[in-house]
Amino acid sequence: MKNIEISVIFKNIAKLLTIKGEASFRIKSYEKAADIISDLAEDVSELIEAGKFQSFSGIGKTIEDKSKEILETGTCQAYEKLIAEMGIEALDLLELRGVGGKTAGVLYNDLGIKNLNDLSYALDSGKLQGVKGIGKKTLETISDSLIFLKTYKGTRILARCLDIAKHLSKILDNCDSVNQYQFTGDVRRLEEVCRSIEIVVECSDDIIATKNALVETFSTHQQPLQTVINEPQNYTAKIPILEPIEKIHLFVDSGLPVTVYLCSAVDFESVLFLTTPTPEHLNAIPSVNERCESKESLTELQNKTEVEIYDKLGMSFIPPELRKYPDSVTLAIEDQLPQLIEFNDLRGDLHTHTDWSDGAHCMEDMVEAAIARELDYYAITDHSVSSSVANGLDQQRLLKQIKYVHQLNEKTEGITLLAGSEVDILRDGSLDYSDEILAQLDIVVASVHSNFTLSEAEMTKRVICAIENPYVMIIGHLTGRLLGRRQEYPINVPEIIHAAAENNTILEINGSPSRLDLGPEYVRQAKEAGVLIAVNTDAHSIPESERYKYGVNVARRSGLTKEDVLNTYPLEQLRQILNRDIS
DNA sequence: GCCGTTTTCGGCCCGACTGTTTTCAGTCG
Repeated sequence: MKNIEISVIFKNIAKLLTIKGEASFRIKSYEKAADIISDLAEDVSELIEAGKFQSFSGIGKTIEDKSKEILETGTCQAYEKLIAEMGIEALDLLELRGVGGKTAGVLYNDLGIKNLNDLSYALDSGKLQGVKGIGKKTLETISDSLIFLKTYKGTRILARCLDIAKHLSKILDNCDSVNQYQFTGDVRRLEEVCRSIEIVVECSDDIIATKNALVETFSTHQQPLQTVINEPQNYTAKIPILEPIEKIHLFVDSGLPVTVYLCSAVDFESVLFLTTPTPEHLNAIPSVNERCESKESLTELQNKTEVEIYDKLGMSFIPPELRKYPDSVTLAIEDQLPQLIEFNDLRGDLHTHTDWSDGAHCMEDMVEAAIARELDYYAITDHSVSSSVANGLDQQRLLKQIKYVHQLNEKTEGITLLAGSEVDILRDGSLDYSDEILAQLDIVVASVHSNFTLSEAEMTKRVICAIENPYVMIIGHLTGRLLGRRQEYPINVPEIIHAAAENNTILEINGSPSRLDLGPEYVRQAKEAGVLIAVNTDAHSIPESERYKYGVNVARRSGLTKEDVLNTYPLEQLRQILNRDIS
């Protein structure tokens, strides 16, 4: 049980209590505890054991007791009772744009709307018209948001899927007749949002016996992750050729579908080969295409590794991340696939926060984590004054911080610290700081944090105005999306990419697993336009320094090489690239 | 629910801004 899972339970308790209309301070306490726990650098279990957990202000006896219970049983009774009473789906109401605690309470308590289906029905039947506090515009917002949430219903962000994958791995590791296994499909392609988890399992002898053993384990295992065996009536495999392969279907994590393919050693890698790509990609492989449409066995692929399969098909090996679109097939046939960027190609992080603004840890601790990552350079980019919620720095504090960064840099061995800022792009496209101040910064990341409801034309003009500011080096999380929760705001990305190319402005891949903004579709366009990309963590705490992995995943899925990414360059070269003519 | 004690319970409340609604709920990191 990891901190993040305990944190989620407390967050959900807070949400359910909010909808119920419980006392606000009790709710706040759960929210605060959830925030503290998710930012901890140490495991809750270790802190409890050492008697240090309650030394954090906001963690009391009740939270410690419940945390212990969660660590032991995977959940706590108070939470289970709330779920039994209100239904876990009530939580979805709070995910809607335009719906906060009060409105969710009105929907749930006064109108009997318990989940998104009820809400959908209420919207269609006009039940929400004339409800006090919900006007025409709010109804529109809720309605749009409902459509968006339904599109993502049943999906999970990659970070969550990788956690689930770890749980499932423990179960498979303990099954004697499993020789080896590998995650495939969406998870192997490292999709930002996964629709399902798929696993290929190589069985040691009797496939049916292994299947029965695994079904038994999935039904009775003691892991904190609940699994429910599902036997679909009319299941058809994504591609007919996989029909004869034995499968187990189950649900995890309250509704995420899992498919386990069970095969013998001779078929292991060919099943992996067939299940990793999207159907669109697989269909583009000429010699495989026809056979996948039939149920005949693909015997010529048996007993081969994936590399050998690609070789036999007359093409170079395609990394799993590139098996989404068909175009990589052509490149592989021509032996023209890009040499994808690797994790350790990154030499620095150009977007990070500290407790000077809304980060959880002090600058020294964040820098220490960067040194542990063996980075060559590290930019401190706390929020600017307009992000008052995030304790953004006014000009005076920024000047003080610049000095502090320089001093810390003097004292610190093995890494170069860069003084920076994540500057708000204001409504009219201007920035929070004067040019005089911006000129003193090594790194200027400019981001939109407010006024998300402008028209596409206004928003595009706003960001282009920032791009044209000669002091702006990087545009942070360009589209403002939160995966599965908030749509991108309206903005013309191709126009932005064009402006970035004209002004030598860098676009960011933000490594926050709930953002991963820009996504591969846009990054590919940016690369084509010759725009450099920065892969940043936007870390607000030490654990979040690990987010670079997600950022690199997106870069790889976008077909980026080391040369396409700004922060793979040595510091001197980075300075040259950023040191544009400023008159 | 947590904290800090006047040690048995009262006070706690991100906050500036937007925008819909008509006084306040929702939003942002």
